[in-house]
Amino acid sequence: MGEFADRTDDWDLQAIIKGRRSEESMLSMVGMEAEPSCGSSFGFGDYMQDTTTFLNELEQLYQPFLVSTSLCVELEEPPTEQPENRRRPLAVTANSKGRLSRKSKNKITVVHQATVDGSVHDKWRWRKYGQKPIKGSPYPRSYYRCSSSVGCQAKKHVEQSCVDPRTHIITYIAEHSHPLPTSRLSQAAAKRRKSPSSFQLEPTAPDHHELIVPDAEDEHSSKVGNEESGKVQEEEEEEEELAISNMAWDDDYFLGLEDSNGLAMELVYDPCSLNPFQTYFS
DNA sequence: CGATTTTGACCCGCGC
DNA sequence: GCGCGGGTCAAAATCG
Repeated sequence: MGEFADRTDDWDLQAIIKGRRSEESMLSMVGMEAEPSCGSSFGFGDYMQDTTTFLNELEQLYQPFLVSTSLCVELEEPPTEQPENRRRPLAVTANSKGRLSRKSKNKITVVHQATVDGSVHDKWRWRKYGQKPIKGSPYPRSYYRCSSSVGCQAKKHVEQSCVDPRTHIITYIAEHSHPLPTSRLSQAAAKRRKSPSSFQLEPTAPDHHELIVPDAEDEHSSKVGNEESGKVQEEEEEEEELAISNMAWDDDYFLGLEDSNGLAMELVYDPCSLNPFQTYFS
């Protein structure tokens, strides 16, 4: 199967937790109005308090999984041998026109939500090949394809959420037909790119632990100046990337989450683009 | 100079 | 059949 599970690089679930919804979007997601016209025993304040508590609990609960979690997966052609009692990944539905695609079959779509501040990254090299304004959304959608390998079918679409402009909806389509580029290559590619000025997403990621785990980042910083440790770290990073790139994309991953925590996933849609942008566990 | 981004044109599926 | 809108192409521009 694919290799997307590793590509999430922590930031997606963290984005769920840390890029918490604005009150309006939270309300819209549960079909509530900002100011209920009639008195309710369970008001907005109660809801927000419950939600905050819930997210805090969720953050703690899923801390161990922040390394590799995906929000949503669509198997356009579901696995043929899937036990009936297995929960399949929730599908990404099409837009309002039911037109998620002209996509060919046997492709995987993975949707992420990511924060703007440097978290819109992954370790693949992407080349932008188009940008289109999307009806109903004030923000354009950017189209990227993998430039790491000729013939690689992997693509991704990046779109800023109109509900929460701090976040981006990233849709991965198809899987890479090659291993993950090494850190040095990625960094070289990243150096070649211009720095983002306006709304420009940087497709190449720094090492994921620098993005996500503050402790790991501190540890990494403390090694600066220690050449030997640096080399060891670099080798470890490359080994880790290789291991990650070899991980199989398997809904057993989600099954594992369910098994260990008894939680299921739920999909929420961006009201502007109708793209799924948030997954909750309930 | 090669890789990448930008951007207008074109293609194609879908709804009416 | 036509128009709309998302997705892709490709030439020009830009960047390091």
